[in-house]
Amino acid sequence: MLGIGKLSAATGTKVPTIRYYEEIGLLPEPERTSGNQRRYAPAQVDRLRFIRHCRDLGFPLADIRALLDLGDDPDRSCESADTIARHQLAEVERRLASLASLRQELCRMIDQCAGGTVADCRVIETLADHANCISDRHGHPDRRDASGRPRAPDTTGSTAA
Amino acid sequence: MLGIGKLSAATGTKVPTIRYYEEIGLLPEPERTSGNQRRYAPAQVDRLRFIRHCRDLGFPLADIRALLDLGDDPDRSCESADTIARHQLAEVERRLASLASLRQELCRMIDQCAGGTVADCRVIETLADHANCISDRHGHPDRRDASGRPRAPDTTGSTAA
DNA sequence: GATGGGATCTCTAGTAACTAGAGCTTCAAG
DNA sequence: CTTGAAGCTCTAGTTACTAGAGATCCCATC
Repeated sequence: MLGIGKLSAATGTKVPTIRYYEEIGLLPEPERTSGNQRRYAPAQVDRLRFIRHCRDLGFPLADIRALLDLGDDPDRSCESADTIARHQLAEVERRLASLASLRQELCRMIDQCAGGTVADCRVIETLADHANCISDRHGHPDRRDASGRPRAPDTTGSTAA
Repeated sequence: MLGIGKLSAATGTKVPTIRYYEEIGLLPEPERTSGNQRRYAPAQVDRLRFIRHCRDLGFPLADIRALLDLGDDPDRSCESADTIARHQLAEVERRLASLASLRQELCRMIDQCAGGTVADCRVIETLADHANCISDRHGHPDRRDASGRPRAPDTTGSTAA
């Protein structure tokens, strides 16, 4: 039986995130101490690790939920799990292709920047004119928002390129 | 002078998105008809195209705002624009590398799925055990949330792999 | 000039997956 | 027994939009 802090440390999940997962029903409500603090059984460590690993792989929580449901019933066919994984793979490949084209365009833009004033800057100019694009639509990497890509530690602090 | 619907059609931007951009100050408040409807000058088409193109390239709105500010002052050095573009490129490359590793792991998982029951399913098992990972952390593609990847049309409808 | 229906208006709320902070209580080490 | 770290709940904010309700407007046709 471990407290939320230990669970957090054991899985690399932030404490508020654990509570959030509980709130949305991904983690079961744990036992509580007489003082109302959460105490987790070791099995919850595995469950949370599973969730985090899936998140690292880019699975949305809805899919993880489906996977967890599957896991609760070991005699079922694993067809669904396979399907989910294949979808995720397709998604990843789509994003890879899209990013590759973005990379090309960004490189081209940067290469052409002579470093003068904004008036002659190729970066600005290129961005201003979609007609110059290599691909006309950049492939629309994904449509699921606010996620879809592996979540991250938030320690970077960068404004993000 | 065109209405919001025409601007929408001319730029491939949804109408509510245009209003949203106005709300957050990316687009200036346009003139209005006596009946309170927005009428846009042709210059706004270009500005909105610029914004959309940047979004397609994965730039967050904050960066686009910076770029637009630069563009408003053509005599300034384009150093900042260059820096922003380089950051964005670095970001894209980081995500590319990360996705490549995800792809590998997903492929491996799927290849090993023999199609039996969940109990023997390699997909479930692999997901359950982070220790089997190829990379231990999958590279943490990015930390800026709820965006950071090119937005998309939302027409896919897929639950997203 | 009337009319009708598509386009627009504002406003609120919802999405995904968290994160941050306030203000208070509990636990455990010394 | 004290004290400070860790935990509690609750609200609100983040990003970039999207959806819907209910009212109004514009313009093309008759």
